[in-house]
Amino acid sequence: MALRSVQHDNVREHNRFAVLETMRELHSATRAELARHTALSVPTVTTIVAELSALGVVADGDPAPSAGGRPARQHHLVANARNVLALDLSGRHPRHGTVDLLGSLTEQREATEIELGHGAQGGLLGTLIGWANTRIAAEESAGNPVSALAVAVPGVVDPASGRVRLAPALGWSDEPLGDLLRDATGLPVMLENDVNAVALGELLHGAALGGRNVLYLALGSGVGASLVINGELYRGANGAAGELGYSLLPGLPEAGLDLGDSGPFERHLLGIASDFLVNGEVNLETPGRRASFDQLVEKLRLALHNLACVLDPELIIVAWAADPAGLLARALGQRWVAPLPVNIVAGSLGASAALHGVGHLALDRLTAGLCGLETGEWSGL
Amino acid sequence: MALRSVQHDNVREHNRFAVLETMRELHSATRAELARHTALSVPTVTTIVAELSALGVVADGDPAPSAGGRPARQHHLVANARNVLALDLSGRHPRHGTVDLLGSLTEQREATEIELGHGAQGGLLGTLIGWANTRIAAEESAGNPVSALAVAVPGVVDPASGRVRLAPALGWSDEPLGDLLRDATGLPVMLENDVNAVALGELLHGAALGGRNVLYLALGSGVGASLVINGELYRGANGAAGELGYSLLPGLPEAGLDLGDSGPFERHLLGIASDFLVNGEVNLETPGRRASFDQLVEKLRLALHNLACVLDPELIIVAWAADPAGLLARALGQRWVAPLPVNIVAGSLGASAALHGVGHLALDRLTAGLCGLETGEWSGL
DNA sequence: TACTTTAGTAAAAGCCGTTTATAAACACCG
DNA sequence: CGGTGTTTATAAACGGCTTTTACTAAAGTA
Repeated sequence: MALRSVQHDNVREHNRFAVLETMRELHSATRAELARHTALSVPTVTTIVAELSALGVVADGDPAPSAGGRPARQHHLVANARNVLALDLSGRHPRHGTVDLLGSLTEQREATEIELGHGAQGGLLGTLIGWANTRIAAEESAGNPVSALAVAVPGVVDPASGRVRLAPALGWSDEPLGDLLRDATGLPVMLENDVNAVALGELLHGAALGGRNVLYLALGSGVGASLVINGELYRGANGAAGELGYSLLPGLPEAGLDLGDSGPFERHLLGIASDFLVNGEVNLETPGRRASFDQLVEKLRLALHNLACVLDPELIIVAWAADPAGLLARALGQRWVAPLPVNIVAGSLGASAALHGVGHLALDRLTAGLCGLETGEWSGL
Repeated sequence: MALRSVQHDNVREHNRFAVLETMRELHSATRAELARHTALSVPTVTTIVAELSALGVVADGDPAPSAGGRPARQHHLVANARNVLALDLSGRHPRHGTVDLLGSLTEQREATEIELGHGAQGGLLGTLIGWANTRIAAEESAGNPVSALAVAVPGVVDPASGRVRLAPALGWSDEPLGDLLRDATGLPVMLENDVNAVALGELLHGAALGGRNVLYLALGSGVGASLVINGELYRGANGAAGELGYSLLPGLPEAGLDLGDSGPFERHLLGIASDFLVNGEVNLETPGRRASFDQLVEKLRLALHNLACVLDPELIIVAWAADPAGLLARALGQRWVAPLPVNIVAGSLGASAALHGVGHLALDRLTAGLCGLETGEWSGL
């Protein structure tokens, strides 16, 4: 395997990226500050800032207050110079939003039936493409150029190839969604599994802010997990990491172990949960419901305990839309017995987490590309 | 967090490292070949090879056969120009070996009582230091300069600080073993957990050769696991990843969940295994023993299944010295039911695996240091 | 022996980042 | 209000690294 060497181009690109990332951190910075943070010299920062300004990505702000001498010019990223259109196909209605250069999510809402144009020819894929193009046009006319697409898909996804391996909820199997969208929109496309996207959202803006090793548990219409390892999403050898729903327990029937089925553990848990879900929300107002809740806690406690022993995460996030109060996370935390301390918290982001996460994934590649670090023509690769 | 920028020093160091790694891959290479593999130009490779030669790390070999023109000089690493003394404290008797620049393990055997000088003052630590110095002197006088120490420790280790957090088998808790050895020998020291070291050994030279996502299960006097994630050892938030022995099963007593105890699952498994271990080897010659073996397989199958669902490894290695025939791995493979394919194999390296693994860990830092990439004065950091 | 091919080397050129010097813009102080 | 000191900004010189180019060396081939 050819080991990557460093040529001169790479140096500039790398340093451009360092400056850009630092600006994203500091929001607004003088060149002296950028130089300090990147360990570059001021003249170098000057030329890099000039390059980024030429791209329209950076602009000058108000002069900084003088610190006893000539006041410094401040520079900041132009938030909407580039945007990512993020789509989330996991809910009953698809959602969309835009992530700007600063990583903040603006304008996120569900698609209306009209926008989707249900019943149009082309099936779901055709609908999706039409919707995406509509949204792109809308953003552009609002002055927000869209430079990339990001899609959270409920299923097994291979982000490298841009293929959806299996998404039963959408009726897809081995669909080259990334290439289709790229060809239809002319934009690079990033795909990611929806649970992974939510976990990433929590990592970047939510409960797991800045975490290095996080186990994210998602309850909802299914049971899934995501792993953040060394600060990065872990996808597994087959891109199917986190399929907690296929776990087995002694005595549990070992049926439904094919991808696409809902797994045995998932069915088991959802069955228990159905005892105390009233109108889609956790309701513990009767002793019977409370007993079922305790049973669910106990099953999850064991499963998470066993995972935590092997994974040694610093944080476990439990996200369940039906449990906005975070009862489950609290109950798990109270009963936790383990050789090592683990923080257990409820998910903090609502329906926008997936958009956040997948949008960021695309944004990272977008900014890398801006700096000249070649990222391939993604979806695929 | 200051993003690392690239200055010019880094370029040369990085490229030196690229050339060195390429030479380790190719064993013997012309400068043209090195240039191709590293994407550097021939003149650059020339100067780098000259630098490495000056360090004594690289030497000229036989000229390559002519390919129609002037024959090229070949260059190769001088295997014993630098060596790592690897120590393995996990067995009843400590073992040692040396890993040379090419990564091959030479001369590995157990320490004799005489070498250890049991009964000498200073306890285990003093014995260890004396032994290490004896071995270093022996290697040096044999013409193998020792440039670093690597120690596989049965316990929880923090390689970054060089401290042994907890090693019940050796009676240590929070022992600054790395610093002690470094001060006593004047050499940089690398520590690693023994199971991690074995897993790494399998990854580099054994069953997991080149694996990216591997789950390594070690049975022996205890039950432990190691994870290789994205081609690298994963240590967890507290450096305690892989503590499979603390797993819980429904009905299993939840005692012994403190670090230092042998965990509930570990005790459970070892209890079952004791039914069919004869003279420390798996023996299935009676129906009763076979039934116990099946029971063990079943317990492990569920535990590994649940881990595999979440981790999605490509390979699971089952290593058990008492089972040289690999019966356990085969039985697990036969009964495996899972949504995704996993390869289950027996460990292929014997007692030398830990030396291999931990030696390589030190070797990697050693070569990086040779190239000028500052690695800190390890143990710690 | 003459020609071709591949390897090695030396010099020139190009890129980058840093250092140094100088100019510009402001605060503070008398 | 003008001088002094401080900080920023810019331009020029410098040094490190790699590549390109040209040339020489050493083999094979006809």
